[in-house]
Amino acid sequence: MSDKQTFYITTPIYYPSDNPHIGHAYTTVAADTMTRYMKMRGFDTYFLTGTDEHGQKIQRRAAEAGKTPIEFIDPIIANFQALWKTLGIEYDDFIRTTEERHKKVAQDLFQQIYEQGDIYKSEYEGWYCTSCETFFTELQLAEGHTCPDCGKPVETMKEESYFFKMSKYADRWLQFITDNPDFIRPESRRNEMINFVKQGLDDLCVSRTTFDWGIPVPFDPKHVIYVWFDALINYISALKGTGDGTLFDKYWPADVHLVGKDIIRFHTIIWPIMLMALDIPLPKCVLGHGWVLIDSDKMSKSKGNVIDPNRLCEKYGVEAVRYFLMREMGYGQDCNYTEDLLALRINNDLANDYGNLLSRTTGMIDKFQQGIVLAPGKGTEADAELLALLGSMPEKFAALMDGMQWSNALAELWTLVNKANKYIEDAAPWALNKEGKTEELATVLYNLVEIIRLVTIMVSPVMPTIPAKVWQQLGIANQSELCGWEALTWGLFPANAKINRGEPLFPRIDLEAMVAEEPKPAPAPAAAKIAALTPECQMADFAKIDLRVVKVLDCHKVEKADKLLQFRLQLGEEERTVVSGIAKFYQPEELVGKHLILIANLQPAVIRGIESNGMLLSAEYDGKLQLLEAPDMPSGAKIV
RNA sequence: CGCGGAGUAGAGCAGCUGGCAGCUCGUCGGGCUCAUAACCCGAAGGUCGGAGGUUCAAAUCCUCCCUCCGCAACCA
Repeated sequence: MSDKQTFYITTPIYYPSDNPHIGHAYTTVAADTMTRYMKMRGFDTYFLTGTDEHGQKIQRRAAEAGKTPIEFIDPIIANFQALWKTLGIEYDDFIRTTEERHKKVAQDLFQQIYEQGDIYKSEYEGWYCTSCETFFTELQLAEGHTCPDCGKPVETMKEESYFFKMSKYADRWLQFITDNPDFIRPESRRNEMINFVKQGLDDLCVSRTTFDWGIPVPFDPKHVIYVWFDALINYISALKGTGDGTLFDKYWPADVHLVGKDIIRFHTIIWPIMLMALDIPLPKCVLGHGWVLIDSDKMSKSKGNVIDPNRLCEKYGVEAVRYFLMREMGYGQDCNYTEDLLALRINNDLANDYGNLLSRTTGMIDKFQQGIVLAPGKGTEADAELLALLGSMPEKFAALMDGMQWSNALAELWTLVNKANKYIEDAAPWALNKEGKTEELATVLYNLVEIIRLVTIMVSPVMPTIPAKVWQQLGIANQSELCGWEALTWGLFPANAKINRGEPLFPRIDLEAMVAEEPKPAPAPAAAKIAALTPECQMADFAKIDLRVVKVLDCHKVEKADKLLQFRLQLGEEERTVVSGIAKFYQPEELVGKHLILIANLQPAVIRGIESNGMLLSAEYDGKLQLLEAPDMPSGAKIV
């Protein structure tokens, strides 16, 4: 048994309803980089990723494709795994929630919480979006009974369900967050979550009966476990359900759950409370990172701007793609992707600065010293200054990496690369050579080799295949004692080593040629923008709805609500108050006097404390909205 | 006055435990010749969102305001 300190890191388990994109790639590369770094620092690491395979959405997608869920997802999961291989991801385990080892643990834990009374049976009625796997109250729905998040139609559902007593743990959660200020990172997310919980937690509905693609509730098999409840358990089931279960004792609690900002709530509220209920120690940190935006826009299938990482790796190389992702994404922030930005990073940072540093250094050693790295002399003041920076770099770099500030760590490291390039200019080895100052020349070239060696060690977690190429060129291949974290000291490079100058590490990209061949992302098909048709209904159904022309007597914004307008309407002799969520589209004053169409016999609803008697008709398309008018008909006229 | 984050050179960002306003890219001029048309130096370009205040000194601390973003609320 090793007595090394352990480091357990996870990515979310990805939902295989579609193929992996660059956002998945970012999270997974980050986890891989962190794992390699911690391993280099001497930790006993464990890196888990996988797929979350249950839920109504996958069941439905599979049915549409005429396949069973497993037939549907297997090829997609193969694509995930193939991409991780391409990207050089070295995970220790890949868990699928359809595996027996996961199901068993998930069921055991569900049972345990039930037996201690924190899961109870009740009834749930509400509107459900299958796409988002989320229930909404009637009031939460968007116009036309659509999902407020994704805009797709929702379905009504009434279920006998099991509920998890989240509310019971709210105070304990707040105490935990107070005691562990680094649990949720970055801090802005932490504040957000605290704020959310302080407004009160509802019990969570954790079972479904309306479909069966999930893990059965052990004591009531007509229910399946809610997918999120099921999915979060993977972080534990992958350890407990494997081999003799000792992995759990060794690696739990997790050191880092790496997640996108969209699923922070599940990981920082629901998951910790599940663990509290189970009396299992909580993970040490949940890091919510930003999104990879495509040309400053959110990536989505309907926008047709999804980036396939495979294509980028093929075109620019895996190492460059990894470097770009880790360098461009600031701590907790979104980053922007365009092909130009990627190419600029490659040309500037990798080709011009780092790759070219190796190239010019080996070039001079070849030309001035017949390919031999000679022992350094005593050195000048400029040398000392450079070596001071070199000496302080590992500590600075480590501090940033430990804090998972990968972009800043790389930026810091590159100050050394830039300093080295300037050092060459100042020292002018070609002049030293001409003047026959062989000792000074040997010192400069030796220092450069050492800088390259140390930078290469530090950059290896991000670009793991680069070091071997550099060691080959420097003539120290297979000398592992020179290539690890403990070798980050100036002066270890063996004098009189023979170098092997080779091909450029990172070829420059011809930006102009690139522009010419770049295919523009296909625009989304127009048909996709039209909302799905509601199922057929009877004439009798339509006849129940009484539509009338109404005149707007008065209209103003509802206070403390940015979407709401309050109307006073004339319907024949009668006056009505109606609230409508169209403040984003109309100024109140421009509507006064208009003749609009109202659903006049709709059951009243209270919105923001105002009773609304009816609903104004409007048409919606592509983010725009227009009220229907009947300018020449009097108030009270019936629509037939 | 719901909570939080942000507003700094043409673009993207750092600085924000108060002490001459910085980095990368881009633009312009120069240098070098070891190197991947690379590298190095210099210049132009900012009233650090606005207005007050504290201080010998404010991008940095305090107050108010404006704008953008996230979360919440809201969507008959």
